[in-house]
Amino acid sequence: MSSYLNIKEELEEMIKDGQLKIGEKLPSEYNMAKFFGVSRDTFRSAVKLLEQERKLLVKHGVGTFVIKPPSNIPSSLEKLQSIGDLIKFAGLHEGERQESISLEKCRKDWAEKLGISEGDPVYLLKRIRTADHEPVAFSINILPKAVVGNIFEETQFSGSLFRFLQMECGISILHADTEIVVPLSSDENVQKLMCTPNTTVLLLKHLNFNEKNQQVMYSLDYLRNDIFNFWIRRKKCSSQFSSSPVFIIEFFDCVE
Amino acid sequence: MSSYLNIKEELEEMIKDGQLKIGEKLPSEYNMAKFFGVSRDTFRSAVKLLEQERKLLVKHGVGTFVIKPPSNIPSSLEKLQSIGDLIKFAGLHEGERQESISLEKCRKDWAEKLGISEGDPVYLLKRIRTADHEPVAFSINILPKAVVGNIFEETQFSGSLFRFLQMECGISILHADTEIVVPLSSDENVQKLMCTPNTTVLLLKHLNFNEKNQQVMYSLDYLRNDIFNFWIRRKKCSSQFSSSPVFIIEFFDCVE
DNA sequence: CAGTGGTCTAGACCACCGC
DNA sequence: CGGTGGTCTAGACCACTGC
Repeated sequence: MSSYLNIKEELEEMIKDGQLKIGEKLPSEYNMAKFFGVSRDTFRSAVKLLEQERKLLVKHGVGTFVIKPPSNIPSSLEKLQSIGDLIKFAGLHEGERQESISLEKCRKDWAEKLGISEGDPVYLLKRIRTADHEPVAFSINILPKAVVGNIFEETQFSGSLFRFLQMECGISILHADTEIVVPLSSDENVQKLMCTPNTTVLLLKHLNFNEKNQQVMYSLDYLRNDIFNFWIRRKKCSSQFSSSPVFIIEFFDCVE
Repeated sequence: MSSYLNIKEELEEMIKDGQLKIGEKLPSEYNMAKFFGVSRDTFRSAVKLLEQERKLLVKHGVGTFVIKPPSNIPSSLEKLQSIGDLIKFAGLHEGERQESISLEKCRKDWAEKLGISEGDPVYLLKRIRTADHEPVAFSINILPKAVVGNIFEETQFSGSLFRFLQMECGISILHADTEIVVPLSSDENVQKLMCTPNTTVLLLKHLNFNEKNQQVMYSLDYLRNDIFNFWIRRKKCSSQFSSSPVFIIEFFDCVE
């Protein structure tokens, strides 16, 4: 393991142990590097990581300080993870699922997201997840046949979809753009989850991309908000201005 | 401006111009550095930024490739921004607001979030935002008096709250942990925004932190989902495993 | 002004990949 | 094996901060 990662972990340990206390100023980078027996740059690489995690605060011309680390928020939404993970995180046991797979013609709105044509063949995977014999989530995954081939006819799908796509198709999903929507209670998919009068449902519409930023799957997740909590860590944009006014225009075109 | 930032922008220009095409492999880092007249490390700094923005894909032992840049998603939620910005982004003109400021005793649930005691004095700032003469957002900001002092009695508040806190109190809010909630339609604050039968409302509960990760404000934002769109870019967690505790030897004896 | 972090360099060696 | 990116070094100079 690389030296700067070791140093990062050592620093984290020292903060946890109390060897480095919150609010304390670290010795200068020069001295810290000497202490760890590495170059200043290597030590700085470790600090940079901890700065991004907001465990250290670096002030130019002043010094580097230990700050109270941010609390662990439960299952942050900006981390890409499966519903199965969400269920585990909520402390629930996933029960049996109802699943269906079918080959259908792509609807227009899905096709636009996926960058394919209306009517192109897509696999539709629908699943209802239960926990404690109650439905907690309903999801629809739309996968272009051009992307996954015949895999669903050749191989029995089970388990995690991310894992299945990785193992069987060599597709790794590295990021997704997700729209958060409050569905109307009249939505038929919401009805499937309405268990108590106080049940509320959130809809997440994910457009999933591979490592080359190509669209590989569109998903709709209906999730019970009385079961799951949704968190995001929001950060101030480090004022990176992409000068060009062009983007504002492009932006409104795609809004709707 | 630093050299590596210049090079980053030059690379972006070259991609936009088509000098570098999508899918294309860049010359080696050694040659690129020579081309730009900088050291390899400096060139790499630029590449690292573009890699994080997913405009370049770097493969160890293979090369660096231009990939299709991710689409601009409208106002991503993981970026900390004010409701005023949200309204602007949605292409709306903010109309007049109803505002109220009062000094009250902190409720228990707020106190827990803010790390203060129940009953401690807090300023409550309530605002209804309108656009085209319709209410589009209702927000409550809870600010401990211990944090903001008497500023609300000494100075007339107007405009952006973030800006006001920065200018008048020297408080800069750099990040927030936000819970996304679908409120019950019976919630009185939701009622204030119900304009059409198809109106849906999302509730964002923000706990705002300063640069030292200290809680400085708790906010509730009720936002009409038929007016605003909410997006997140989700990324796969890079699996960082913490391992061997072996090399944690006593550090502090030697440091100074 | 002295001390801190921010940037940059030229060169070295290693780890990984495809042939 | 050769070519690529990943890490590391020792030293240099600059930019910022507080006294």
